[in-house]
Amino acid sequence: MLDRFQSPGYMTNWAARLFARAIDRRLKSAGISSGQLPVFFALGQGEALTQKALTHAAAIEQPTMAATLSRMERDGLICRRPDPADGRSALISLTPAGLEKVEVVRTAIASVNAAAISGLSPEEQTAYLAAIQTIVTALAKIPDEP
Amino acid sequence: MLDRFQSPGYMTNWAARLFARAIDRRLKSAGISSGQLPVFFALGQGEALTQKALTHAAAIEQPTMAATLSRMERDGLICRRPDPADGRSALISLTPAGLEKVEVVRTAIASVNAAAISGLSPEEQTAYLAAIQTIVTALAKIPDEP
DNA sequence: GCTAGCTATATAGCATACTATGTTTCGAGA
DNA sequence: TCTCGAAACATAGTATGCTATATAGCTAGC
Repeated sequence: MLDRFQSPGYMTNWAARLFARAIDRRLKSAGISSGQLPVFFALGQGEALTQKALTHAAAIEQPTMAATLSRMERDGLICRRPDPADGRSALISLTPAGLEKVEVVRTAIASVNAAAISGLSPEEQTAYLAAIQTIVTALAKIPDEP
Repeated sequence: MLDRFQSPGYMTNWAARLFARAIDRRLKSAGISSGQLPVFFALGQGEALTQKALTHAAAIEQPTMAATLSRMERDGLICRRPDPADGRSALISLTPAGLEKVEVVRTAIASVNAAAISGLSPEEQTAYLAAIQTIVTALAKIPDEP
């Protein structure tokens, strides 16, 4: 019988949910949620990027990013201006209100990450990051059929 | 500037999405999706459990399990019968059609897990599981505020 | 310079996850 | 026994993620 604690897939999913929950609870009062983090990181220096570039930076699918950006626009965190170089695109950047929250976001991420790995030695922390990078690479490559 | 590849939270979320996507693609033809895996594991030997027990086994919140069970009932994978010991509960078990799929589910999980960790040495695989268990434990303990 | 195909984004529909809250039943103590 | 709080489940609302598909603009080749 398979033990869920020994299943990399199950444990990774569990850890990811706990990470997201910790971030959401910390940033709820700021009106920010976990799915928005990649956008804050990509635009945190005042950059203006297309939706495609943001989608690539977050490693999610395009409709997911479109929905996240819609919510962030609704909440006044980002604004879009037409891309002069391409009529299909808009250049997306944080609003002043969004930029004001970058530090809070960074602090929350650092705090949650630090708490998460606090039980690991420095060597174990490095090994964990290396292992999960290897896993991501492997999973990105496998075909749909066994 | 923070590098997303060095953020345990980001990488864990990414890996979890890739795990789920790999499972969903393999099991789509069987009419099964990743959120149902814990139910299959808990009931795969013909057990009959309450929703509360399933919620605990999957480590998710109660309304999430309720929705998953609704979909599985709709799809003919599980059935509920009144719990003789408690009028508030039902005992949930896999239908014959659900039990028939247990092997397919097990195979898919084993295949995805094996592919995911194929780039790690046996020692690294063990270390990864130990590390992520430590991380889950740490994240389950942290309070909402830093 | 026209068209045919490609690219960027939008939209629809669904699954999985959360919080907050309502409803029903159980159980313990007055 | 009766009530009141707790427990089990249901429901509502929202966010994040996916696939599939539509639409609009760009671009290469003729």
